[in-house]
Amino acid sequence: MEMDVLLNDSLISAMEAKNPVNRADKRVAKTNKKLMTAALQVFSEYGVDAATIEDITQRADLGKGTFYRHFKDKAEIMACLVEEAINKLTHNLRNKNNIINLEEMLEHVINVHYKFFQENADEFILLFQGRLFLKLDRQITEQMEGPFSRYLEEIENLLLPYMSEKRDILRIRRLACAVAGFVFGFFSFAMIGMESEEIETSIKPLRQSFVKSLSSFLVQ
Amino acid sequence: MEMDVLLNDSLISAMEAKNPVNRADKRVAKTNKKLMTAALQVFSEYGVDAATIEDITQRADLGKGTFYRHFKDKAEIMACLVEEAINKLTHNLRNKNNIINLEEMLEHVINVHYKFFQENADEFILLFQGRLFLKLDRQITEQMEGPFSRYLEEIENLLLPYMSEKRDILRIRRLACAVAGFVFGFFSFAMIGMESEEIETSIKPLRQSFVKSLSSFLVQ
DNA sequence: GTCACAAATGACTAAATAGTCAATAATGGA
DNA sequence: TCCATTATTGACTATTTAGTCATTTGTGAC
Repeated sequence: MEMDVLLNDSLISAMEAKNPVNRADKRVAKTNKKLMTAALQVFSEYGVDAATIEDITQRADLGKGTFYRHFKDKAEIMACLVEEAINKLTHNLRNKNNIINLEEMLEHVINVHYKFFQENADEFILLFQGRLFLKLDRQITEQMEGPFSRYLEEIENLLLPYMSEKRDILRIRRLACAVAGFVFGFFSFAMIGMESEEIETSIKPLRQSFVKSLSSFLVQ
Repeated sequence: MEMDVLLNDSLISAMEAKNPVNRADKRVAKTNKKLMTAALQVFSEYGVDAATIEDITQRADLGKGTFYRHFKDKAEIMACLVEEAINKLTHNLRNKNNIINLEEMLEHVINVHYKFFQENADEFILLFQGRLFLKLDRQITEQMEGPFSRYLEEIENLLLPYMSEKRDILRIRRLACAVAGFVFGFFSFAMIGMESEEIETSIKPLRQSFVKSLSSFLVQ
């Protein structure tokens, strides 16, 4: 007999155990999804700090109390959203084929980021805010560092097979930082300086030269 | 006879007119400086949204009412801080010599950013937050767009003399976005993935290859 | 030293927001 | 259909924070 456990937790348990979902479970899952979707929008529009719980529940067309049945507080739903976004990204990163060398892999990595953020601007803004949160708010460091570390490791693992014999982990980490930094930074600034079509045309040659310089840096 | 004008405004007027500063003026300037310094720290530590006016005045060891004598609200002091940081950056960008070609200018631009943010981590975080603010909060768009547009134009003007005969403004803007994005993004992600010494050693070769690819992209 | 004026103060009010909980609605087994 | 269980609700209280203003403090002209 469990009492007062967050619905979000039991939802995850149900998923993991692959329990057959009845109508009640579906209702919980639907409410959970509504809150997540609303929170993503609201965080992206107002900023995580500025957004209130009522902003989220009103956007989700739910009562305020419902939020607290699913999530402990704002930081928890933020952590869930970051987790989800990172999972999508890493899933796309793994979905690759016909990659024969480092340059192609680098292009793949950059392309995945480009397409993902092109189609999911909210997630882009969310992750960027999350990155900063890491430095800003020590309280949620533990919750945030996990997904982001996994993210960097994912990139590292993709690049490792194409490296020279002596596998310098430090060098790969630098590369992962540079790739992620390039994509995030480029998009961030492109948003103020460029129109949407311009980004499309300018990312291609820039990506190519960036890939070339990175791979040459890697081979020494 | 002026009444109820913000001290910050009259302070600027005094500066512009090069009025001789008496002890009273010095007190006002000192208080203003204390507030700015405190706000920069607090914004960087807690984030702009999360920081309260009392966080700032307590850090500055001043009464709460004093803040409102100097600034209208949080957005105004934020705008002042962004203005100041951008001014420092553009000043450093202009302070150059013996630059003979595009590659050297690109290295100069990246180096200036690197050194500035190395020594002013608070400003780095502030500007990054400011960049996001632009997308997040439509209300202060006017206040923010000014300094950031000036910043991009500054980079453009530095690069223009070294471009090929047909001066494609669109191409330079892309370049400016890429440079700024690279530096901001690289630093942002380096902060999670690397130790401080690692950044020092890794920025050099990466900067070189980045410069090479950018200049080749520019020449076509 | 006295006085007029401006700056600084922090207790105060008003407003916004977090978080609670008794009441209500939906679900599924008997 | 009825009932036990659990999710949802939104009015409510507690807390936090913005912004005000009468009072105190510092400054400089006389």
